[in-house]
Amino acid sequence: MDNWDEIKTAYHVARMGTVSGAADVLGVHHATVIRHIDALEGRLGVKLFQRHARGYTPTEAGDDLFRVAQATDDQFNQLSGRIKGRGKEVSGELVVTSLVSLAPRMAPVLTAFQQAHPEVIVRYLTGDRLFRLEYGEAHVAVRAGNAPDQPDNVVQPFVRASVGLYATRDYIARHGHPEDIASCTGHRFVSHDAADNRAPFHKWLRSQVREEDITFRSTDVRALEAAVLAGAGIGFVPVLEARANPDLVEIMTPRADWSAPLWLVTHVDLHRTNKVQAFLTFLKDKSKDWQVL
Amino acid sequence: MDNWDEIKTAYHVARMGTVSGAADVLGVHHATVIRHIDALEGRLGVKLFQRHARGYTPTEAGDDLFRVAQATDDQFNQLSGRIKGRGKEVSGELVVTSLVSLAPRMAPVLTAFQQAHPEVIVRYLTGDRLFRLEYGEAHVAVRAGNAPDQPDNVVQPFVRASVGLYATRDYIARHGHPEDIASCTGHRFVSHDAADNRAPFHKWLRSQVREEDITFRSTDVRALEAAVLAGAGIGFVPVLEARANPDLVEIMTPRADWSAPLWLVTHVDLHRTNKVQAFLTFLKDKSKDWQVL
DNA sequence: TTTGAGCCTTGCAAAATCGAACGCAATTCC
DNA sequence: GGAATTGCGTTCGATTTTGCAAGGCTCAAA
Repeated sequence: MDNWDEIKTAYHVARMGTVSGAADVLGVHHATVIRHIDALEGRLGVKLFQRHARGYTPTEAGDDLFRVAQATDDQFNQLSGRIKGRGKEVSGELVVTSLVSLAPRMAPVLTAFQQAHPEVIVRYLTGDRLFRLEYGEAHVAVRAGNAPDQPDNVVQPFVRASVGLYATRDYIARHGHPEDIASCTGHRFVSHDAADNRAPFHKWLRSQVREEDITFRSTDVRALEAAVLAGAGIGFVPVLEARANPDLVEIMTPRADWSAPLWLVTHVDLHRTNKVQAFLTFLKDKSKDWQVL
Repeated sequence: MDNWDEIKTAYHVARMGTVSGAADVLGVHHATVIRHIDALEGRLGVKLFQRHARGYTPTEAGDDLFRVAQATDDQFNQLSGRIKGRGKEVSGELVVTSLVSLAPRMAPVLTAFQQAHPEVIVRYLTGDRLFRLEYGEAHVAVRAGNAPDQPDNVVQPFVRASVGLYATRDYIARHGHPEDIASCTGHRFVSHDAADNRAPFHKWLRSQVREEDITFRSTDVRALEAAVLAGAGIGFVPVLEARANPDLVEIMTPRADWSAPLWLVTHVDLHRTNKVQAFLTFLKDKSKDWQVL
């Protein structure tokens, strides 16, 4: 039973009752139809039709095949409708991935998007490892740093992620407010544990501050932020979040080279679908005021 | 969605995860698999798989197709099993047709056959019109007269249907017992209404008896038999039935040329199936003592 | 970083399939 | 009763599909 097209041919013969009728419906020559039937019967070892001058009458086996094939035809038609409609409607899963640090800003947008499109199930993936668009792990990714240049990815610039150097009022009260970065020796800094972290503000800090002044280190951005908020020292916090927190004091004016560009990335296969386009439009609209610098 | 083989190909790609794996399973070349997928996606206008170096990952549409195609594959496999097994087992319908006059003898045989094969549903068709094997109207036909020579029919000789001339004792008491057919003038005869009836005993009677002596006529064999039994006159009754009825008196010794040969006829497409063969064997066995002359 | 294995793509030749035409049988309509 | 219609079956030439093999790619392990 390893030629589905022959089953389809037999189905139409059973439905029409004649080879010619089936050939017309199928858009092929009636010789082709006969060959398909003969091949199928030969392989099954059972006659599917009784041939007579008025056409083909299904045997019991032919009737059985007819019923199964009719159900199959229905299924395939429904499938076709679903698949063709899938590109047009905004439904199903929407898988978005980004850096963990963007979660506070992404989560409200995703929530609003889900409410705007109740058919959509949102999956927001953040984690240490990079979720890959090529493997279908995500539909949309927010990436930082240099523009990704994967060949199958559609990349467009997003906002710049601006960070500033902050400390709590409590910390300032205990250690004073440094005038500039050069006079920071002896201050306590909060920063990422990995020396090879490629974030531009991290590299800048490493170049300006003594190794031993970085007294709180973690590999988790959220832990670092929490540490700054707890008064552990001076550290980088996204400008937007810092401004919302009156307890934080800006140590120095944010530099342009601290900020890293963010990119919206989609897989080329999915980029044109309405679902992805709808989300990209939505996200760009909601993120208008994210741009700080 | 008009190429079921491409759906089957896509199904195996989704199942295996790689084009090569699917190609192996399908017994075709990698390139063929790729071409099928590309054609299917092109026609649907939607990507079914995301291609990457490690294989093909189904998109949502591909997943949907996979589920539908898997169900289809199951259905087809079950169908194949049923169809291939159908030739071997004795089940389903068994449609038999014969002349009405054979019903008294066929009915018990069919009943016994059904009891021997409880899976079988027996349909016994008798009627004025001939049920045609070519159109799949019956599996087995019992035909009388000259050997049928339809090209697609398998014909084998059956018993001879022997009839005799009988009248009731009551009729004999009233009209006397004619010595031979020549001295029957004035007697009352029961026979078929159609002058062109081709039954040999009917033609013989027409050639021996005056038209006006045939006083009871009908187009229905059962009516004629009932008329003879009711004492309407002298008429032909199957020997077997007449012998079972002590009220009937044989008018003259049955002639050999009254009897017509019966034929067992099956369509060539069905003749080899176990069901038909089982019934033919059964019928021949049960009809051993039908042969009278 | 390099190597190796697996996988997809592409151009060309072979094979299988398909389509057109003709022949034949049965039925229907006039 | 005869012509027209409908429909199946077969053969030969053309088209499509398929297989093959080389080339290039990505990923992962060493």
